[in-house]
Order: sequence, then structure tokens, then C-alpha cells
Amino acid sequence: MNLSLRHMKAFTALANLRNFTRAAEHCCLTQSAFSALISNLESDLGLKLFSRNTRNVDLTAEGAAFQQVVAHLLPEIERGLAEMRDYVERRKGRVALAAIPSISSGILPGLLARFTRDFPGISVEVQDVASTVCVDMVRNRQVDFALCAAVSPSTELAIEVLARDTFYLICPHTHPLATRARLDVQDILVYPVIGFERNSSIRQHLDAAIYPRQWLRSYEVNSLSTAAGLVAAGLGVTIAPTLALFQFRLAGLHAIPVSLPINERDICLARRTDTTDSLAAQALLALLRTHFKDAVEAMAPAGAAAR
Amino acid sequence: MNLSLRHMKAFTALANLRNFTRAAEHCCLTQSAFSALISNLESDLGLKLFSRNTRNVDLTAEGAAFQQVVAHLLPEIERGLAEMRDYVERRKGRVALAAIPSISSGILPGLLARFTRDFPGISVEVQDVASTVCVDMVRNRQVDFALCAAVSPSTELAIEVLARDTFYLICPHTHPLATRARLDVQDILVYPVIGFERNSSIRQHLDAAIYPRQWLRSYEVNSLSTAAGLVAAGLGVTIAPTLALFQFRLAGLHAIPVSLPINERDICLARRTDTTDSLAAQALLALLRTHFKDAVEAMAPAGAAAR
DNA sequence: CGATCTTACGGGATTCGTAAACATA
DNA sequence: TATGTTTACGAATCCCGTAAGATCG
Repeated sequence: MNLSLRHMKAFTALANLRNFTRAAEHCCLTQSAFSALISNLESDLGLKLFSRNTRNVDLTAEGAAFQQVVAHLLPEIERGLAEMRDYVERRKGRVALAAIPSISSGILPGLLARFTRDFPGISVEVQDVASTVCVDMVRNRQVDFALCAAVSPSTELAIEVLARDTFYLICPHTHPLATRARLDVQDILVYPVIGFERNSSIRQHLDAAIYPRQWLRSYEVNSLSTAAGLVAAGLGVTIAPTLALFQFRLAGLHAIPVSLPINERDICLARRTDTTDSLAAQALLALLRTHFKDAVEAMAPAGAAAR
Repeated sequence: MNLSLRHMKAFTALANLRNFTRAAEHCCLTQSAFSALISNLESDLGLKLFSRNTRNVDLTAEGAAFQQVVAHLLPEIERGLAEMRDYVERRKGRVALAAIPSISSGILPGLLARFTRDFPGISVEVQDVASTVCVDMVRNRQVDFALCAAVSPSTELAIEVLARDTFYLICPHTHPLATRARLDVQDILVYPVIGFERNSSIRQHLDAAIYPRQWLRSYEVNSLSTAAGLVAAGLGVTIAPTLALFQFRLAGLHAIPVSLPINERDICLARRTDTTDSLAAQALLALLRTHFKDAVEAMAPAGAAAR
């Protein structure tokens, strides 16, 4: 016994129309193929469902019982299939991702707004965590993927570079360097610098890029907005990547491109290699692969963009 | 998309076992056939259900959603099919029949007891009505069939003779005729006779058989038990068919075969020609066709049986 | 290298459509 | 006789099993 959707639909059509010819049309079948379908169903079940002659078609007692059964079953099956179709059509789903703070607060909102406009049924969960935690969450399958800074490679993870960041000196408009169009590390070292905590991906890049560490490090903070506040208060300057510029722009600060020994920072997408992405995740990934880089470049100051 | 039971069972097996080879065995299929089955399901649905390599098989996000759907659907389908199987195995069902009083109270109970022993799940509804009403109820599809006396033939009805009745004089043991082994109509006409109402099938047979109607009709009643009471009270004799004898035997009365001009009365089974009997009805019909005649003959008095 | 999934392919069953046969009002 | 179902039959498709191929730990 291999009851199928086609059986049920054919049965229902015949039970409703009580006419082989019309029910066959309704099922897009020849009348003869339809007749065979019904009689197969009957012999599979082991009972007659319809009492029929050339003039009348009617449900038998058992056919009426089967009609009850199918009337209950069909809508449930259709509903289940419709739900699956929702996934296929990206009308339903869930993506979980982790992203470092500069990404999740700076560039993601705009991209996610677009994503939600395109796929309103898909819910998105964003974990705003440090780069190392991002990677852990991917490893532990807590998220579908992560957007973070450079990741130490592993067989478990697939890494893609989505965009590259460059760095800027952030200072008040009144700062002595504010008139310069481009700076070198050396230009900065004479001023006190607001630094980020060790765990921060910005700090890690700068530590790697600028050695020996000759900073006049005046403060060490863990959020971009705190750094912005301190710079605005005249307590120092700071160095931040393109992705973080929006935060300082909000504070009315000035950004000047800085050339570092390692001048570019990779913004990476990290996924597990061993799982198939959900369709929802695939949709968001496609959007990010297409638009992430442009969005990052759009964050650069007008003058620096032509660099 | 033609989702079938086989698809769902295969999916469930693989989702549970997470191993193609073992799931294939569970479904009594070759591993390769099973693999094709799953990948057909996936392409029908338009999504990957399992992320798999040679070492691991796991549900994708969409596969997990489908598992929810199928886990809900499968038991319901199985339950529906089990219900249909109940009908096939005669564990479930309903028969409605109409029968004239002499049948429904005399011979039916024993036959129905046997039927209910054989098919405890099938419910039986008996309508105890006059012969003409029996036929109407068959015509109106209120019952599956009827057991009654002779029926005027029609294309709508199929009539079968299940047994033949003969007639007996019913009298007290003290009656002058009580010593006789066999009687003729003439022997009776000198005694007052308890008659039955016009509608009764016994009356109709006697009216047709004995003409001119020369009865000394003392009383006209409509039930066998009333007639029995009157006869027992010495108010007259009566004439009754084999099927009704049990009632008079209960009252301690004597029964003597009577030879009538139309000596036998057909006990008929009436069904509609245009409907297929339910399996439950078929089962009861089979039992009646097999045992009804024997049961009627068993009702005849010991002496008369050898006639 | 070994276990496991996928692909290739031939044979058999199923299903389809056309057309003829059959049944009933 | 007209309408509508079943049967007959050849063709296309689907499904299965064997066997070889590919892949991953």
C-alpha cells in the first residue's frame, strides 16, 4: 500500500464530481488513466470505494468512510507541503549570525533592512560579539555564519574575504592634524591615542601592524562610542577602520586616511564546512556576497574614497 | 509533487537512523534505490533535506522542518489506513436491515448472535416493521436490505428467496384437533380463528391462499403474542407459519401442519440493485444465505420436519 | 584503505493515452 | 442510441537492483 497525494486528489475529485470524465479532466488525466488510477486505489485498499455504472457514480459505505479520512488528511498534507514551499520561496526561515560590533552596528543594519524587505518572513538573529567569540559560535553551530576579522584557518571552517578595511585617524576638527589629507603612522605617534581593549579586532590589527608599540596610549576602552566621546572631549585621537567610521561621524569628528605597514584588514565570512546552509542563510549570504563590499566602500569618507 | 507514503517512511527512516544503508534495509530497499528515492524526494520538494558525505548524514534546517511535518502526518495517514483495514477485515462497520416481526423476533436473534460473535466490531440495526414497510425502507435506502414475505418485483429491487415457510394450526393441547397429525383447511373452518390484521404478511398469505374466505374469524390482532394469549385462553385457534411457531411454543400451545392451497410462503431477501453492499452488509448477507434456511427448518416441530 | 554515498545502466513494473468494447438509461 | 465506464494494447516513464565510481575519515 503506497497511498499518494495523487490518489487522494483523484479520489476527492471523483467523490465530489461523481463523474469519471469530469474528475479526470480536473486531474489533467485521460478518463481511462483516471479509471485505472481509481481502480488501483481500490485494489490497494482492498475494497470498492465507488459503486458505479455507466450512468451513476456513488460512494459506497466504505468509500464514504475513506472520504472522511481523506478529507481530514488532504488539507494537512497540503499545509505541510505549503510550509515547505515557504522555505523554498524564502517566505519562511531563520538565520542566526554572529558579527563583531563594528559590523553589527555599522554596516549590518542597512544590509539587514534590505534583506528583510526582500524576505519579510525570514527572521534574523544577530549576535554582537568579539571576533574570537564569533568563530566559536560558528564552531558550536550556535550561528549559521559569522562576520569577523581575520580568522586562523582550520579544516572545520570555510573563510571568505568579503571586503577590506582601511584605517583612519579620528580627531576633532580643531586638531592640528585635521587639515591633512593623508597621514603616516609617524604623524600620529606624538599625540595621545585612545586605544581599544586587547580582545578587540581593531586593537589586534593595530598591534600586529604597528611594531614596536610606540603609542602614547592615554585610554583603553572597549566600545567605539566611548572612544568617540573621549576624542570629542579632546582627550586624544584614535585610529579606526572604515567600518567604524559611522560612529565617529555621529560624534562630529574628523577622519583622515592613515597608511599602516599592514594597511588593509580583511573582513571575513566564516562558515562551517560540514553543514549545508539553510535556504534562509543562503539568501542572506548571497545578499552579503553581493552587497557587503559596496556597503563598506560607501562608508569611506568622500575624499578618501578616491584614494 | 506527488508525495507518497513511501517517501515519508523513507524520509523518517533516514532521519532517525542517519545512515542510508541501514535506512534502506529498514525500508526493504537496496541502498542505491533508497538513495534515489531520497534524492527524488528532495528534488520534488525543491530543497536538500539531508547534508551528507560518506561519513555523516544529518538533517538540514529544512529537513528538520520537514521532519516536523512528516512526524505529524505519518501517524494520521497510518491511522486512516488502519481504519480502512478495519472495514476490510470486518472489524468495523454497520448493517441496517428491516425484517418482519416474525423474523426479527424469532429467527434473527440467534443468527445475529452468531454474526456478532464472528464480527464483534460491526453494529447491526434491525427495524421490526411490516412487510410493505420493509420494502419501502430498502427503496429509500434506510436499510441495506430487508427480510420479508413475497415482494412485488421491480427493476429497482433484487429479490432472493432465502427459505420457505409452511403453515400450522395453533391450538391448545385440549383442543379436539390436537390429536391430529396433519390437517386440511376444511378441518379448521368450523372453529373460530384468531386472525391477523390486514397488513400482516401472514394474513396476506392466508387471504391469497384460502378463497373464498370462510373463516369464523373471532378476533383480529396484530401481534403473535396476543394471538398466542387468545388461543391459550380458549378463544379460538390460529394459523401461523414455521417462523412464528416459537411464539406459540412459549405459550405451551400445540402446532399441527396444515395443507393450504398455496402451501409455502417465500421468505425473501430484498436489496437494491443499484448499490454496492457495504462489506458489513455483505458479511451478514453471506451468513444469512448460508444459515437462514437451516435455522428456519430447525424451527419446525420435530414431527413435521420429516414431512 | 575501508566504509558509505552516488552514478550508470539494463530489466521489469507502472502509468499513460488512443481506440475499441461494453453497459445502461 | 447516446452517454459514460471499462478493457486492450503499445509507448513512455518510473523504479529497482547490480555493479562500478567517487568521497571522506
